[in-house]
Amino acid sequence: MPVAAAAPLPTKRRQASEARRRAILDAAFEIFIAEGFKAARLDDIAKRAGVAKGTLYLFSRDKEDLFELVALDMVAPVLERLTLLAQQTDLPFAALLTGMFSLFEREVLATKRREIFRLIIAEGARFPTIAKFYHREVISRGLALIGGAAGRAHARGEISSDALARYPQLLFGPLLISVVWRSLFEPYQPLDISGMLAAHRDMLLGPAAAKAREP
Amino acid sequence: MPVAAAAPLPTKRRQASEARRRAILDAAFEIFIAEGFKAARLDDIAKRAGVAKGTLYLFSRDKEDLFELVALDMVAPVLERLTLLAQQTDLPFAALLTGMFSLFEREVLATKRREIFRLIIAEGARFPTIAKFYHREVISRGLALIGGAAGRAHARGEISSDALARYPQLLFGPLLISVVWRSLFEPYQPLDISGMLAAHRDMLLGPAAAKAREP
DNA sequence: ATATATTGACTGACCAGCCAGTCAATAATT
DNA sequence: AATTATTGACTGGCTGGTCAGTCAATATAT
Repeated sequence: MPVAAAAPLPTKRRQASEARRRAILDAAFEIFIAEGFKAARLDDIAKRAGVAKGTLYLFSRDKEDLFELVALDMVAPVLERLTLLAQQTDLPFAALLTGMFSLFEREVLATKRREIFRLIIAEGARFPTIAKFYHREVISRGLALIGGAAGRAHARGEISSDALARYPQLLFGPLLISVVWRSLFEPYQPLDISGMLAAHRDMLLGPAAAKAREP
Repeated sequence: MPVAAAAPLPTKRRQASEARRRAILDAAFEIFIAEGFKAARLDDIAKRAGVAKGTLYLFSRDKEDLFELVALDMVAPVLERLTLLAQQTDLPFAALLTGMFSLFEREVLATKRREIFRLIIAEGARFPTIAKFYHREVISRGLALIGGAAGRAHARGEISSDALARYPQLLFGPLLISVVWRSLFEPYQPLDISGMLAAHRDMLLGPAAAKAREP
């Protein structure tokens, strides 16, 4: 009995097609980031992807559809990691924070992926589909993860306040700040983002925990 | 010698012109907010302002110039208030926070002005002029105000941590969050913004101050 | 040889900016 | 005070360029 008979083996064509798909998504991401939705030109995306304009229409219905594909494609890896983190329900709260911040710094802030949030904020109002998707798949998951963990940590006495359990959004403020700062204000006033995130972490954990950081 | 010969008194013409200027700026704000820079049509702006398209060019050099005028015009009143707050250097820190948050809730979050930040984030990367202006006139002032006050409060023992003095950006995270939430995610998950800001304030002041809130 | 994937010139809608013309408000003249 | 001349703010139809989307022709794989 063949192991994977259902899925047809990749032929030369399929492989080439998949490569083109990636090239197109990457190119589209770059151009959308640089120009915004309306100002982005499909000619430029095609050129950058090394493909004719018509080819774009083999992968997406129209410009809007392409935009959604890009926005959705780019969070996939982060989503995966976030899910893994969420499964570790009995992690000490301090460790969870550290893990999350470091995931953020490595996988979002240090990569071009950091621009996604800017893009969502910029275009989200005009793309309810995207806003809704991001809320459902990323935002609400992140909030639930933090809110739940903070609640448990508060019950165990790890943290003194229940503010984070009630308003998990408070945790994400500085993350948003750091993304925006990088893109807009860094040139005029540099910001030690790692330092800021560490300070934020200490503040969330409360004074006691902050002292414990350096034994 | 005539007292004010240099400045010609406002005639009917000048008054009408000033009224049109306001109408144009307001209309442009609405359209830019709703559509973004590139997608906004000057025809629509003119129509909404009750003015012919050509008239727009009496007040601005081109579309880009108009955008800058709008972005700059809309913060003016907030800037003024912020300056007033900054002059009260010996306010207790808790009072400063309360004042600032309430200014934010009343003058930004509750008005259409709240959309400015979204606009800046959306278009700022393509309008260095705007990003620079906002950094110089709003961001850096707000940060200096908070950073300085937090440093003094820490020295006086009002707050236990010096994190806010070092990273005043931490204060603005939740403000940014609240603006974005309103515009993008409110429909899918309501958020008690006042509650969140109060919790944030307590967290910044530390546990002792939080208890003192209700005597 | 057939089927499928890719191309890129072309079309038509769209829109920023232009500019020749209009007319109410003011100034000059009688 | 009444009449005429001048100004310049305002108008809106037009133009030239731009660009999303199409499709007949071509290239490539099976």
